[in-house]
Amino acid sequence: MTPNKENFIKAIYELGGDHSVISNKKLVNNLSISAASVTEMNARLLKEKLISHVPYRGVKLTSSGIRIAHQLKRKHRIWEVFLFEKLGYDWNEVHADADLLEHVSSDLLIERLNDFLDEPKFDPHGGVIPNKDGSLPETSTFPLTDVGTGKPFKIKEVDDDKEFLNYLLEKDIQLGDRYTLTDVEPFDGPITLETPEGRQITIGHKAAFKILVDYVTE
Amino acid sequence: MTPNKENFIKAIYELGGDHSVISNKKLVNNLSISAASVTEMNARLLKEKLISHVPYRGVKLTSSGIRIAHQLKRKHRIWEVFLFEKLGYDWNEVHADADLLEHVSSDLLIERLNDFLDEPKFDPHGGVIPNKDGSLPETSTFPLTDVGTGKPFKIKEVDDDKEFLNYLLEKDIQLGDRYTLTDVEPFDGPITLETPEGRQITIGHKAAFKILVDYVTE
DNA sequence: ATATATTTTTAGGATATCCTAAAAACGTTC
DNA sequence: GAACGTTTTTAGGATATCCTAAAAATATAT
Ligand SMILES: [Mn+2]
Ligand SMILES: [Mn+2]
Ligand SMILES: [Mn+2]
Ligand SMILES: [Mn+2]
Repeated sequence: MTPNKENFIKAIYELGGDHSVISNKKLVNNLSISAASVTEMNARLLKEKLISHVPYRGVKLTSSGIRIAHQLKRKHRIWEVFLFEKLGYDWNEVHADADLLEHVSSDLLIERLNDFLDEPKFDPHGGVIPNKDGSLPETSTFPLTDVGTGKPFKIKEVDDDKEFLNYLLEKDIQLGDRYTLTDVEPFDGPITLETPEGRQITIGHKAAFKILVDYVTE
Repeated sequence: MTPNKENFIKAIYELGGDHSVISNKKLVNNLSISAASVTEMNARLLKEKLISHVPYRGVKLTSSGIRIAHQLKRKHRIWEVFLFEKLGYDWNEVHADADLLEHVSSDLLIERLNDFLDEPKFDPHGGVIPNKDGSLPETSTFPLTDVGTGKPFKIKEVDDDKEFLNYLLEKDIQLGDRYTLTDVEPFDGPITLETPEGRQITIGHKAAFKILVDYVTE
């Protein structure tokens, strides 16, 4: 396994390759490499049985592939917690360094780090940290676009993208914030939230889809 | 710069390449790669002006090369402090992980880590941590083989080699220990130390050379 | 259904890193 | 200083990763 292959598997996973077939095109855009390089890497991962491949259609992770993706995500997210909590990184700064550290982290290192951080369950964006064995803890979040009007909900996880995180900072939307939905415009139109104090925030459909929430259960 | 090149420069440095010409043979042994690969890497580093090269003689670091070696050592040693102090690694466990982490450490990461660790001056083996600008703090240590009989001295630094560290553990020799020299056999023979409590320890000349000390000044 | 546009694959190269085996240079020993 | 042993370099390959350009397959639109 090389950093390259690991990043490729992670990209497939993040595009939904654990449950559906991902086109080369999507990987080309996501990884910013040539189409030829994607075809080539596909062949390599196929030989190692980490993906299945339907020619001219795309690739899907095998169970081994999914396990590797989860283990890599575990490393990535534990590092993010460390950078955020111990080294004082900002929300939107942690990703880049974690993306490098994840590939040079021995099992010993990750488990010691996990202990040192008191076994965190979520990364700084609310992403759940996979278990040591490569399984995923249960979560009950859903996209903000699926919220019903009236019921109060909490922000549980947001997309780990630097620009998007900056946008949320502008809008003053934070993990754990509590809102109710007051308006949804049709045809994937803007969504308006209201804080308990009555402040209103309007965001687009695409942005809302990058925010995962859960209903408040009291 | 790649991890490979960085390790090569570090190897040259550790063999004394900051002040003398290092033969290919030494690098072959140290890095466990073929002689052909050393010749090849020499050519690459020469082109980047990180080393000077005397054909059939060997290589020496330029000032740029030395600066890179020091900055890498800084990263390596700061990571070692972290692994040792915060993650509970043993003395002889820190090196392997630090050797990987050093190549994926942004300046931001290292400086934040340095702050988090309260700006340590030495790594867990007593190695001095180079300054941010690539310069070396002054130290006044010398090999145990050069100690005079009678004068008390302290263990300041030991060779960062797993087997050697295990040997020191067996002999119960630790950083900061205070001894006096009671016997030195001629022809690079064994050296005998005595603790303040009168316990005697005898070690060979080669091992003694891997231990740096300084006289106690009270 | 055919033309057009898009996507994927193949073909042919480039670079970094590694290797083994042979040739050349150097050092040592009598 | 010739012979032998050691070290370095050169020659020729291998693999991983990347690329561009052309060819093949698939999807879309009329
Ligand atoms: Mn991230
Ligand atoms: Mn990565
Ligand atoms: Mn070390
Ligand atoms: Mn290293």
